[in-house]
Amino acid sequence: MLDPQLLKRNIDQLAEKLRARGYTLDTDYYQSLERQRKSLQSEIESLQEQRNRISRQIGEAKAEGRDIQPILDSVDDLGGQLKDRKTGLGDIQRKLSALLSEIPNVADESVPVGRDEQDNVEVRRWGVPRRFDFPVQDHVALGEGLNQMDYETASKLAGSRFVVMTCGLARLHRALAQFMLDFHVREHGYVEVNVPLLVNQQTLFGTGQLPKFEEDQFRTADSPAYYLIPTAEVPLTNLVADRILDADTLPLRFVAHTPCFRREAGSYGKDTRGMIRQHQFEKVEMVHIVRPDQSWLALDQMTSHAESILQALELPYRVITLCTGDMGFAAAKTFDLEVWIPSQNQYREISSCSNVESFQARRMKARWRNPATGKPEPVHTLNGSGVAVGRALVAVMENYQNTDGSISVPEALAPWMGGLDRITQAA
RNA sequence: GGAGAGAUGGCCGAGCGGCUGAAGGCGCUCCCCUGCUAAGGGAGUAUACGUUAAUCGCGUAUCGAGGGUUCGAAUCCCUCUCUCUCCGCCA
Repeated sequence: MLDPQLLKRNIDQLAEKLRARGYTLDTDYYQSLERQRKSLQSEIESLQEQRNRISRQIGEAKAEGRDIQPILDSVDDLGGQLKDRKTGLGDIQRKLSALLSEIPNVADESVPVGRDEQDNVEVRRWGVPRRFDFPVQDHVALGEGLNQMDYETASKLAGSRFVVMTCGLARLHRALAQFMLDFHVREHGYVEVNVPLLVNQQTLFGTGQLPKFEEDQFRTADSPAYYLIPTAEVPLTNLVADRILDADTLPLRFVAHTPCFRREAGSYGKDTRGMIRQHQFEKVEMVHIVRPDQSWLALDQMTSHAESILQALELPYRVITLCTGDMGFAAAKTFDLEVWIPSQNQYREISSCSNVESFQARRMKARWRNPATGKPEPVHTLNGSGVAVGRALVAVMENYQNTDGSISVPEALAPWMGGLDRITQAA
């Protein structure tokens, strides 16, 4: 949710900025709604003032034992009028909030203007992609060759975009997740959190997945419905919903390892092979809740925290800044980490770190008490993957593959591998 | 799944149709006293919106959510959600 002041004061400038994100703000519609809202609301308030005054008089008259009938007669049809106006106002407000809740965040000044992923800007690279002196296999071939990755059985159990892993690969997958989680807790001071994987509608509204991205979510048939979380960002960020935080409790840094569930509607043809894009995947997620003046610093820190995972795993990657057209709904600025995938001969997204500023905080009423003003103000929230576990597995498998189809285990994972340092068919 | 109890401000907790935005306490802020890692006295201390250049002030709303009764609802009625207790079931 944008700061309402932006809409009230500089709507044309705002519309201009939103256009860079591919969103067209209907300023005439908004302003006409806002005018109607204002006039109805002040009408209602003055009717209520009348009603309150008269009711107070009745109360006093009764207390003094006077006859209240003359006052009652003067009430007229206040109630009816009020009801009528309130119905009208309700309609307007529903339209207004429907409009407001679908407006994306405004991109930060530093975000490159662009249309799609073509216009993203590379910031830096780390590591040098390994040269293979044998034909590389992709993770699907490797996994199936090892007999530890089974897409056929998964599709029988569930459908497309699922996988069954066994033995060493299943263990490697688990080791990756535990390594990341422990690393962020130990090295970066995050608070480990275990969260609900099913959340309610309001929680998804708070982080911005609803109402606009309903079709991307898995939803149960219960009433009210539960939604499967598309990312732990949702429950982690909403930990502070409806709260007024003391200044000295900030910053908060949360990390969680959870499965994530996505319908992947609208990406039917994309990445249909393998583990890159699944309906269910695991991710270690970082969330920062910070004072507004700290959020840009926090974005750099969070990005470096994600990078440190790839560095520890010695996986080559690059950092890019998403352009205005490629950013998510809630983000003011996003750095993507892309890891080298040898079989595709390119870098692929493995983490996305965003400063959301006050956009989510406003939706979920997450505030802090600013000592300078003494007033509650929206906090800033950030989220980032630290990192996607499934894609990390893909990256490790492909980058650490050997000529015989076995996979060496990165040293950093040793503590979680129970002595297994090479995944082979026999494993 | 069955039976019962409850949901009030940063927290605890009264109120159960009318000057109640809400007693009292705790916490916090400021002042005084005291002169020392303590205690006492006084004042203040919700949020949103509107009005305003802004503050003060004024108006409106908010006592889990939504609806209803009434001139008037934190208080009465209905629906829902959540929490707690007991029973059942269960990882």
